[in-house]
This record gives sequence, C-alpha cells and structure tokens, in this order.
Amino acid sequence: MDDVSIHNVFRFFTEVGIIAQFSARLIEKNLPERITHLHFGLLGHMSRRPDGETPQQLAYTFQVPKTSMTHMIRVLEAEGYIEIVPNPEDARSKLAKITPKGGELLMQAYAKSAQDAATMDPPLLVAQIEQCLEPLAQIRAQLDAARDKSG
Amino acid sequence: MDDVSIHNVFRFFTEVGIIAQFSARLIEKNLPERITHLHFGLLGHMSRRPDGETPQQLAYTFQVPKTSMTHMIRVLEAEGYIEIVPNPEDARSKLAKITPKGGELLMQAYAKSAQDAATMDPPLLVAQIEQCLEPLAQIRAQLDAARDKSG
DNA sequence: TCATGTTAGTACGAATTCGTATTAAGGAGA
DNA sequence: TCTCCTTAATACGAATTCGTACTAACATGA
Repeated sequence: MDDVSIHNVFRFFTEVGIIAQFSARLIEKNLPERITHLHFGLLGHMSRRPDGETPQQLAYTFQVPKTSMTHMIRVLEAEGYIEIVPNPEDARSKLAKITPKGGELLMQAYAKSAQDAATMDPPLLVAQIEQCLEPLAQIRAQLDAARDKSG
Repeated sequence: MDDVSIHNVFRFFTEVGIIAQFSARLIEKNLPERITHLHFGLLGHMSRRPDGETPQQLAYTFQVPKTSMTHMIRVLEAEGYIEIVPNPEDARSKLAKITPKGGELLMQAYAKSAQDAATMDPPLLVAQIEQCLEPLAQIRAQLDAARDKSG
C-alpha cells in the first residue's frame, strides 16, 4: 500500500474516532448516571434476543474482556434493566435478558437522542451520513473478518 | 427528520463506534504498556506544535475532562515521551512538549500500524475508506460546530 | 468410571477516568 | 493598590476497565 493510501487510512481512523466519541456523548446525555453508551448497546442487542445471551457471547459481540462484561452486566442488573437467570443448557453459565424497565430505558434514550440529533444546530448532514453508510458497513465487515482470522 | 433518516443516523453511529474501537486496538497493539491510542493522538498533535500546548488546550482539543488530561500527561511525562515546562506567559499554566523519545515512539508506532494495516487479511477496503473521507470530514466539522454552539 | 483438559464466570488488584473541591495566579474595577 | 471574580491545574475519592489467577462444570477418551 502506498504512502498516500496509508495516510488516508489514518485520517479515516482519526475522523471516525472523533465522531464515535461525539455519538457516545450524544447518547449518554440521555442516560442515567452510571449507564454508558455501551450499556445502551447491550440493551439494544438484548432487545433483539428475548431468550437472552450469555456474558461470554456478549463479551465477544462487543469486543470487551470477559471481566469487563461481568461488571457491566452487574450494573445493568443492579439498576433493574436486565435480569440474570441460570442457563438451562450449561450450569456454569448464565443468561442475561432485558427487563421491561430496560426496554423502557432503551426507548426513552433512543427517542431523546433522536430528538437531539434532529434539532442539532447546524443540522446534521444526513445526506453525507447516508452516503457513508454502505461503505462503512463493508469496511466494518472486513475488519470483523480480519479479526476473526488473526485473533 | 423522518424515521428512516433517524434510523440511518443511529446505524451510522453504530458502525463508526465499532470501527473506532477496532482502530484503537490496531494502534495500541504497537504501543508500550500504559500508552493508549489517546496518548498516541496527543503525541501526534504535539509533534505539529513544537512550542507546546497547555493541558487546558489539549483537554479541549481531545474532548476529555481536565483531570483526565492531567493524568494522561503525567503518564507520558513519567515515560519520557513529553516534557512539561512552565508557561512563560502564565504562571498558573504549563506547556507540554514532545521529546525526541516521544517522536521516536510516534514514528515507530505509526510505521508498525501502517504495516499491520497494509498486510491485513482480508485486505483493507482502501477504496471505500477514501470514498468516505470527505463526507466524514464534513460530518465531523458539523459536529464540532454544534458542540461549540451548545457547549 | 475417572483422569485430564477445556470452558464460563468471577475474585482481586492495579491502573484509569472523571466529578467535586481546593489552591494559586491572573485580571478588572473602584 | 485592594477586592472580587475568573481561570489553570491538581488533590482526592468513587467508579470503571481489564489482566491474572481461581473455581466449578463440562467433555473426551482410555
């Protein structure tokens, strides 16, 4: 890969890092104390899996260490946004499921953040965002594949 | 903003968040213990400002709390990657400047990460990355402007 | 079956993040 | 100059992250 491409890749990562930081703030502004954008992501993920998922699966999906996931799950459970039940298929394991209160939080935070995004000044550049969506999804998929191959 | 657009904005943030996490890992794999991608960003920033910058300025630029910046700067200084000198224009303040050792680290980490990026399997989608670069820069600039306006 | 290796989750501790309160210095007005 | 307000940085402590080591449960195979 030539120097110009490499430079562009780093610029890309820089822009993406800044935007990610901003979006984390946008959502966390509408979440309670102690609940972060990662918790929000967890709740969204669980809302699509009513049977629950194991901490292990969640740690892999969100690419955080197992011990970090243990802690995040505890916070969510302590606040009543999820419940943790034994895994009927493996006595070592557990299943984390979203509760109605967790679903409530998810909806509320989503709605408020959507409102914030929609009323931003200057307004969000939706055309550019939609223009990036497919390429970004491809890039992400490629990174996932590279990670799975090399660890 | 209609529901489809809002949904796309959230999808965009999700993709961006995952890619940012990945790029942080890519760079941190080539940094010493205790040095994170944020430190790397700090060094890169300082390398373009040989006169140094105050912790305050750095905290604003990188959008982290002042106290977090104090800590990051201490780590970099303890490892010899930056030096902290009094600010001749304000006795309350300080200037953080990159050292030759810091410049060395910056170059090495950049080179190794560039190598990793170039040899990824499957290969990085450079075309898509370059296609996103300008829209992302615009989106980021818009977010910066929105932040400056509302706090 | 039982010995052995593997896996899920956690206890623990060091390091980091960051909110609150404090200290020291700058600046503006009487 | 002398208050009084603001600002730069940090001390401190609570919460979070995550690496290492551990326990309990599964799985394999002789």
